[in-house]
Amino acid sequence: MDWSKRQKEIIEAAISLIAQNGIEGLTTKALAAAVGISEPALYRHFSNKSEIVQAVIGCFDDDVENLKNTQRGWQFIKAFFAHRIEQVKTEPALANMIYSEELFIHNSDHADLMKEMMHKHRNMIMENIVIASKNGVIRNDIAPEMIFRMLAGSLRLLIKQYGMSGNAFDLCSESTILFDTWDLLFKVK
Amino acid sequence: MDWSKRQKEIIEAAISLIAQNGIEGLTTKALAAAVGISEPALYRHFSNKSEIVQAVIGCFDDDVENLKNTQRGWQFIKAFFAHRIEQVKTEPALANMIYSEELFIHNSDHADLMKEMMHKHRNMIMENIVIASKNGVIRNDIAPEMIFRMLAGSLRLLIKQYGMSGNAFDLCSESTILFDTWDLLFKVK
Amino acid sequence: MDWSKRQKEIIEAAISLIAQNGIEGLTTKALAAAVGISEPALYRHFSNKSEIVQAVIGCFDDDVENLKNTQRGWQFIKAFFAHRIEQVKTEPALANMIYSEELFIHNSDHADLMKEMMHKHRNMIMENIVIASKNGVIRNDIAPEMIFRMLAGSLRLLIKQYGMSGNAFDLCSESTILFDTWDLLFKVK
Amino acid sequence: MDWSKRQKEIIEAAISLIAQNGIEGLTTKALAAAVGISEPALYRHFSNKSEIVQAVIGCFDDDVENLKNTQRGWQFIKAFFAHRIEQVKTEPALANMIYSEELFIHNSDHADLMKEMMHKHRNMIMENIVIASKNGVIRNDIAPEMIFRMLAGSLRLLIKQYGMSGNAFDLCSESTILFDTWDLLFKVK
DNA sequence: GATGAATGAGGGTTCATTCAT
DNA sequence: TATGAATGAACCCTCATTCAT
Repeated sequence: MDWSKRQKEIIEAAISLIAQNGIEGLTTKALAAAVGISEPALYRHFSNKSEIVQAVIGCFDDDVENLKNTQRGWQFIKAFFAHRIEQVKTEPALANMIYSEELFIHNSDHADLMKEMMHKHRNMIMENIVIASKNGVIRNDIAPEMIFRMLAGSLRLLIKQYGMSGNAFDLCSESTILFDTWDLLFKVK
Repeated sequence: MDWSKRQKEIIEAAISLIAQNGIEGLTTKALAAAVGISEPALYRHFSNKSEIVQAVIGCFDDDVENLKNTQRGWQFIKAFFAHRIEQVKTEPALANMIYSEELFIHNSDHADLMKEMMHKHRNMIMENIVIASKNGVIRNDIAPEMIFRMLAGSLRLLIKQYGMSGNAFDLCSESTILFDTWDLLFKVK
Repeated sequence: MDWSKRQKEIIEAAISLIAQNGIEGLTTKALAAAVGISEPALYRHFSNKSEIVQAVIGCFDDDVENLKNTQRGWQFIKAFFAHRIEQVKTEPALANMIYSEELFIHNSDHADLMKEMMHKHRNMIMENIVIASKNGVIRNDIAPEMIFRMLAGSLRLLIKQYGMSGNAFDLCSESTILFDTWDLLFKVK
Repeated sequence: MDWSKRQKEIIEAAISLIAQNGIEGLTTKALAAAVGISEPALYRHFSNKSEIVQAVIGCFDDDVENLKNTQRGWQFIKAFFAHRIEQVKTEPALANMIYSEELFIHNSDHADLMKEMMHKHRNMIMENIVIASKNGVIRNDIAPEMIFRMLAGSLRLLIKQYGMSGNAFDLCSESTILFDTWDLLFKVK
């Protein structure tokens, strides 16, 4: 999606508000105030609030296509998750929502978009787990689905801890250790 | 906490509503309708909505003390997580909120309660990881924190998938496989 | 329909507001102020504004059933229109809306109700024109549809003039003269 | 009034919008969209919305002066109403507003204009009823005011029925029959 | 001429909560 | 114990209009 400058401002402000106060904190009033414009002005740039939320959700998908085209197997997996860490470091507010499907899932306008994206990402990772397994890079005595849950689950929890701690620890070093742990557990020596 | 019959009804209805419609779906109107009483009647049983939400959060802590007193080490860990699975199977609505801290964390009345409980549970598990490690039951070449993230993270994701899929798969068998995977990865042969 | 006391108050206030300021004048704010309650209080008595408007429309149908059961032919027709005059005299605000289908017809929620009622009344009158014609009470050399248009049209215009003049003339005597004119034109001597 | 090409476009679009959606449907947004220009552009051609509405009202007066100069008595009356039928046939949207004073009467900017025009037309017709009566063309045992109500009322109702039916019948033939009925009822043989 | 961006005022509606009964 | 009625605050959104470009 190509967003105008104002639209980007609005999306960023929306992410901030959701991160700070949850989806309930994303009111048009608060959003307008955060951007520094009036409420009606928001409607020049998005036709309704739902569109704004969907733009926010769309952010989680940024740049994933690039990764897909440049990496395969175990490397892709590490790169994919490293990209998540990168996103959170760049925009710490994301830590509080990037894996918080509940925030969006109860609105049918957003649920499908969210689920679709989750499935897409899961499939991308699963495919590359199978590739890495077939190539002998990682062990093949564990079902790909389970490996997926161990990898994605641990990264999700790390990011959630980072968010809930108020970004109180060094996400970079912790993620490096986590990735090393993955190598230790899954890579064939 | 000892809740009256009506209070229990209200708490259960609240869990149902949150599970179905998110925290935004928990309105006094909807709650009163779900219980089959009038809105003001809710205030006979709880002094405000916040108290109801806190009672809901308290549910996640049920029975944990029992476990603590009867199991240690790797066994405790398996039992702890097996209990979570049991809870979700008994009350599937929980799957949509048990690991959804975002739903509550943005309200300062609830955040502390939620964080306190998360820390308590994390500490219990970490202690037992250390014990299992020292006893030679599980490998000791991985930091306990990382093991915690792998275990808790993968279980969280499993339960979230179960909730988001609309309880579409057999949680029991999937969790059994997950636990076996944990054994395979962490237990010393 | 059985309306509560408050509901009746609201309906009357709504009629007043529409009569004075048109359908655009019927805002929840103005209505609440007119009744002397807050805006949300309106929603205890009607589930939305549309329901209020429909209740207003329903007023035009009041007592028509009674007439139907007690009169036939030319007598029914005179009684029907006399009843209209009576309604307007009792509630002069009605003069500004009773024949103002445009006020309601553009909202699909109301249009069907309005059209249905118009058809019902038209059919009742047409039936009785046919009866009066067959009984030899009124002339039979004019199509009933045309007689209907002359009668209903002239009465409508009289009431509209009464409303637009600010109730400036004696509706009673004017309507008596109109009815006499009808007798003169249509009755068989 | 002499309107520019763009102004005429705007007036026509306004009539269309009012006919379709009532006076509430005439918003600057909808109007601009219908004309295919931006909202601010409207203000190049009219200084505000009220001016547009007044231009619309002015349309109902078109060509009446011509009639006045070429016809007298019963002929004028028939010609006047035939002209109304002609207008509606040419621009069916008019059927939904030409006799819908309520749409405009509640705005003091427009009410006077509307009332003035109604009186002017009423006086023109009344004068010619008197003429026709004095000339012995129509009966003189009915007050001119009443004849006016019968004539204008029935024509108004015919046009309203035409509009409300969605232009579902042949207005031409129905109006011919109505005019014949008038002859039958009022003309001296 | 025309427009993109903006706005104060106001629209209908829902919220958690209170109070008299 | 329970409820019908009420409310201030806030919700999302649209209105006619302005102004710099």
